[in-house]
Amino acid sequence: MGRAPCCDKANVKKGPWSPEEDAKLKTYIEKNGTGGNWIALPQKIGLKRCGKSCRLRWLNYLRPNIKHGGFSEEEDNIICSLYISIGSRWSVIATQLPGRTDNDIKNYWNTRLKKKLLGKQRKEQQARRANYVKQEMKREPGIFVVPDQAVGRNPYWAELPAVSVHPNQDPDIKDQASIKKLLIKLGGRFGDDGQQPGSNSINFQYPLDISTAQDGPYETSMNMFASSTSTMNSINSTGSQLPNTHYDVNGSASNVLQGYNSLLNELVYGNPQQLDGSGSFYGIEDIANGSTGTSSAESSSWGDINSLVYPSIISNYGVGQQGPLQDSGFEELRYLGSQ
DNA sequence: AAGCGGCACAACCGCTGTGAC
DNA sequence: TGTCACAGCGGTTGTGCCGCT
Repeated sequence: MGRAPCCDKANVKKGPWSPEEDAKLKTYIEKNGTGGNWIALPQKIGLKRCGKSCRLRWLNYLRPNIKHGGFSEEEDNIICSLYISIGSRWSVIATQLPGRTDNDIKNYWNTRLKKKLLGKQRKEQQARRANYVKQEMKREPGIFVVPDQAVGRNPYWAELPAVSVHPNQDPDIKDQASIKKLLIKLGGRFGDDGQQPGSNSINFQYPLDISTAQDGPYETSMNMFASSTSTMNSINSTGSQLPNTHYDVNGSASNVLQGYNSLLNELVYGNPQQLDGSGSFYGIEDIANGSTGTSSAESSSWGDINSLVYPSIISNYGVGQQGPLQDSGFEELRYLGSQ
């Protein structure tokens, strides 16, 4: 037997709220509060609405100090950074934007921000592609073959302001401090206190590059990338699940992975759907592995994220610097990859 | 002026988490 | 420990507006 419905569907009104309904709800809550029971509230005040609907209306619209529209550049940056760091946890993101609701942010992301980033990314693909070819031709004249995907699909997130991919790079987002605080707070979830020995899960600590902070054992972004890809590998070794699924290897890590992967899907591939492991990464993988062979079944899904991450990170480090492959996270990646 | 498509936003739906019993 | 009820969350859908043809 399923759960009883929260309200009598036949006797509740749906659709847009009238000013009268708004006034009733607002007046009552301002006077009496919600009473901790949204289900009973509409009956108390004579509204033919579902309790959930009342709650949503209050939280998203009637509640005091709600801002609508007019997102600033700074807010854009915060949303992008947090989305990349923690995924589509809109309620968490909303806590960092006073006056904004999760619903608002979600809508804003889906309708504008995502497209804004996509537009910018496409422009930059062209420039990056040309530059990449030039550099590679200079390095190894005559033998370099450019896979389209590897060059043209360099992920945009590498350039988002708050998500520094270089450990020493100064984040230039104004609200970095508050994001840091939030993520430290979330660290209780990101930190894997209950991790079982021998588990494949990765100790996923603080997603943003906040390695300069004094009060915690922060991982660098490099480690973050490595950790996420490692986790992917470990997941991949046991199944063919795709991103946006809750892997219970390390619940918090899956949230982060979700952020990366959905963004990678959407920004890098222009594909808001889940990854189709077959073919999508062909070429990227090759350039990262130094291989020209065809993709094997086992390397066609999760493992390929590695390849995706490498080029852009490396490009951010620049030639001649100590590359990310020296990083312990990547050592771990190699280890897991060899399992 | 009408039809159409795209966009933005509000609201709904269904699932999960959590606390009480 | 299992069940139930509710709150909360994120994904999706519905709807009205606006610009273009």
